[in-house]
Amino acid sequence: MTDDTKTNANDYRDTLFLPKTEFPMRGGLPKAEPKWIERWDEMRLYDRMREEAKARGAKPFILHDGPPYANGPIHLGTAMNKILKDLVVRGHQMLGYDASYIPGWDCHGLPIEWKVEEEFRSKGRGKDDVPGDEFRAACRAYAAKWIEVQKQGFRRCGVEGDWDNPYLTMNFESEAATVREFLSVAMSGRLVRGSKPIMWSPVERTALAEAEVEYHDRKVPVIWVKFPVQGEDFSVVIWTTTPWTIPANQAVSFNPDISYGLYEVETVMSEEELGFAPFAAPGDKYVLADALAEAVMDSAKVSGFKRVSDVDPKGWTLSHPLNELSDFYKHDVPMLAGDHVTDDAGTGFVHTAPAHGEDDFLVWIANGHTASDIRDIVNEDGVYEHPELPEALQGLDIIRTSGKKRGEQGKANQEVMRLLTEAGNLLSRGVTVIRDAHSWRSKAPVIRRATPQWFIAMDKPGTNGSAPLRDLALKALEDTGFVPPQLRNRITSMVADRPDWLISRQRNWGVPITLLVSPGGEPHTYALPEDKALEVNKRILDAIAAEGVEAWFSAEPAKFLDGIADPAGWEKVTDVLDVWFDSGTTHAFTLRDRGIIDEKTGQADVYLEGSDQHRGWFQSSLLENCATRSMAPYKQVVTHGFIVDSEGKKMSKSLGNTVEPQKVADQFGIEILRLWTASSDFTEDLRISDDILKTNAESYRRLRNTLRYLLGALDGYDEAEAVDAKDMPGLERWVLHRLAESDALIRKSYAAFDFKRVMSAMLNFCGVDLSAIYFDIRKDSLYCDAPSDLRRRSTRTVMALVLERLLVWLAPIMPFTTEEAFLISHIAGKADSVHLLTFPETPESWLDAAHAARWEKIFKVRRVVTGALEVERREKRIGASLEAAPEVYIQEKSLIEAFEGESPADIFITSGAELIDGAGTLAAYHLDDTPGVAVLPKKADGIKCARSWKYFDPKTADPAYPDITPRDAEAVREIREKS
RNA sequence: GGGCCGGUAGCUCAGGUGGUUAGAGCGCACGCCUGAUAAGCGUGAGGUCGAUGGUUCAACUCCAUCUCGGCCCA
Repeated sequence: MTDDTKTNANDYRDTLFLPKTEFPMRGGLPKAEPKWIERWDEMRLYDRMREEAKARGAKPFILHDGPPYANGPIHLGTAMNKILKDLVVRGHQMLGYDASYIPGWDCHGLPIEWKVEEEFRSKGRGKDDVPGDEFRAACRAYAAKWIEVQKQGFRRCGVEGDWDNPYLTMNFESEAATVREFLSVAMSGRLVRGSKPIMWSPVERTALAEAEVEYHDRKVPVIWVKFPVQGEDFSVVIWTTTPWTIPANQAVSFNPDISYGLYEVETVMSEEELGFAPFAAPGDKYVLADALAEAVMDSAKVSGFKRVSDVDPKGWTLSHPLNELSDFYKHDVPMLAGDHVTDDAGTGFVHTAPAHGEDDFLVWIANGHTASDIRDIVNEDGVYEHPELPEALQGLDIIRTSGKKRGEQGKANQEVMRLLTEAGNLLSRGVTVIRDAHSWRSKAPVIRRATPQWFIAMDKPGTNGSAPLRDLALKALEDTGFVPPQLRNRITSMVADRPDWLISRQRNWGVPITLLVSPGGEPHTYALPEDKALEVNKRILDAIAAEGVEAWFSAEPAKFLDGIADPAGWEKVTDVLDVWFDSGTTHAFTLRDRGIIDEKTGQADVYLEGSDQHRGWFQSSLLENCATRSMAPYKQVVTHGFIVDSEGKKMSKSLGNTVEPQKVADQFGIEILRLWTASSDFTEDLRISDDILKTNAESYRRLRNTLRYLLGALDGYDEAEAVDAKDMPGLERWVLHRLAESDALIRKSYAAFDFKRVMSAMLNFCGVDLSAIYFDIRKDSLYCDAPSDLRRRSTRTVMALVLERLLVWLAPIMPFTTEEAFLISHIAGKADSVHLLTFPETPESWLDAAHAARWEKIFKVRRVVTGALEVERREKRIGASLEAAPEVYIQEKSLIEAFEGESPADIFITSGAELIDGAGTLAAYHLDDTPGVAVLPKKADGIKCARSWKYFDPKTADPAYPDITPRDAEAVREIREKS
């Protein structure tokens, strides 16, 4: 009980309304976040969101998840990717959609197979000792292990989704659906079998796709080789960095646009000068590109030579340089014209081994030869193997495939060079460094090797008369929306230029290519009449549905052909599908088979991935759905950049500039990472560093404190207290205007995936409009006015409306903190979780541009006043602004009128203020950018109110409360009467 | 080497179709408050808009070249 007779200042403290809340100033995020996730689990939040959205008839919004590869823990890039998706999904949920999200994983493929092989090897079992089914089971277990790890990591990031029912490309239903989709492509007639030189890794004994190789510098031999021109006394000279391909040579290419000359060697450098004997001899005659003749002669240690005549290589026939050594090389070597030949390096002639080079293959075919003419002398281990090959070459390896020197060059190159020397056709040799393809797993060099493979043709029309896949895909891209828009170019040009899609892999861990090849070498989908082929397909699908893909691997062709065709001579394809085909099919088994979108015509609203996926998932999904349904599987493609350090350099373990998500979670809390994700421009590269994270922690503090202040100010708030907007003071109506303005901006920004705009709008709104202006001004009313006072009730009403909106506007970005605040807020009763709410209606009537313009004028004057008070402070004449009662001289009429009905002292947070129409004295304070306003800062007269700390004239005091202002006396009366 | 994209204050971002002293928030410096207190408020200092050249009366905004960085490819 207080003693009324005392006038001690502290006495009024308990008559003040000070902010009171359990919401701590500091979030303690690292510890709190996992608890919130548990809570959401327990309440089945994701299911509740679906149920409630459906109950209110919400339109679906589908972001289809691109699957990460299940072979390691998550890193910052994958975390950011998932958080971004979560922002999109949560944002649209808040906008009122039924925004479901099914996360997925990519499970098949080489990297996992490689790891599992390693595991077997460490137990002393080589790849040929492990049965296929056991091997695949081990791969399955390996993927499952990492899926669990990654799932926990993503969940820790606050990503909401159907974590109990994710899609996995290795699920039996997914595998069955992938087979179904593949057979559908096969039936469309776009499938072709070809023998093409493709990238082949001898170490892994597999074909590799572009996405599976990386380019590194490598030291390689370089040789200049003479090909004798038949019927002449001179040779054409070629240059190559792959001596091992010489035994497979079948032609030499030239370019008709290059000028060639016949050159004769006159003198060569001596053995004494060189330390070895040059291969060239005086009198030798070579044909060379004129632009390169000197360089070639240099390499050949020729010290003097002359140009004999112009020549035209067209129509010549050459002999193989090993012609003398074996019957295998007695064949003619034709000259082929090709524009891949240039005269800026080499000799102007290109040795052509169609089995071992893309260009070689193309020029070979273009000159009327066929794929069956191609000499294939290298087996899957990268070893020479051919019955007619000279004994010296049999069994030599190109790349070492095992042991310590794995990946280094094998014996083939040396032996070829030796044989060329023996044959007298090696002109020169050396060593150079080239950038060449290496397997991304083993890091060993890859070779190009012709192998029978399956392709999806880009330019072949479908059997049902549909357009070629390339045309369908390009058309589909035109119909697709792109964020950012300029990236449409990128995927379009990639699709326009890409070669046929190589989909076969000679591996174990994958979805089988379920084709039966007829005795005539055709897949059953073409070899059989359509109805019979469909019957076979049905048997295949039924078997896989019943027993999984093992049903294919273990079956004999008869199982599928009996009664339809004579199984004799038919072969089962044992290759598996490229993993990109699997992932390109995710829309089918995740969205279509689950009934989320229409089987035939449905599209996901958004695919969102990093820019690398223009070549990857965006494209594989596009091609797959165009081949099967003639349209893109998505309406919009959203692309994000990559994470780089504070200098803009990419992250790498060797540079030591990586940031681990777990470390961020432990040190700052994942919400800080979410704040960072939201405030960055994700369409470009995203910079991160410790300092950048600290900056975001500061932003978090500001947002959290704003929520905290609102919660404190609204302690005990009741709807009954609420005041109608039209009855509120001008300042409150200005806040409502800002609220309505923000509402439009926030909705628009979330809809456009522009989270950084949400962030900057929120930070500005909280930091400036609320904290620096509104809260600061209304502190006095909030703390000191009587509970029944209209101004105070208006303040609390507005604060309640502000809090209600801030919580949901921020919820997608800060799901933890907003939930924490929501549950102790005045609207906690509205739902069990803030995430079950949507953005509330914000009356357009709150928008009042004229009113806002008026308040801009008031704030303009306010800035001059605060400036003037700052000078007083510096001069030590005042401390708190309440010690002042300025005279404000205003010449511009509209500025004075803006204050009509308002209390300038309240707005300036001074004990008094007088607005005077006039110029003021020269001594008055003014700002250059606000002419016509001058402030004479006067000290407030009177005594300091013991309650509100405002200075006032004691003569005006209520006799019962002489030490406080009449306003405070009234408030104290009301409070004490009630208690 | 090729294709696409980007380079605005210390940091994160704004800056329709070229046009007055290039903005915000944060950070920083200084000061105030001590009834949002490991908070709050105020004032201030920071950028010739990656570089160079050009078009124009006028360019951060258009063009060219270069440079740095990213993704993809060779």
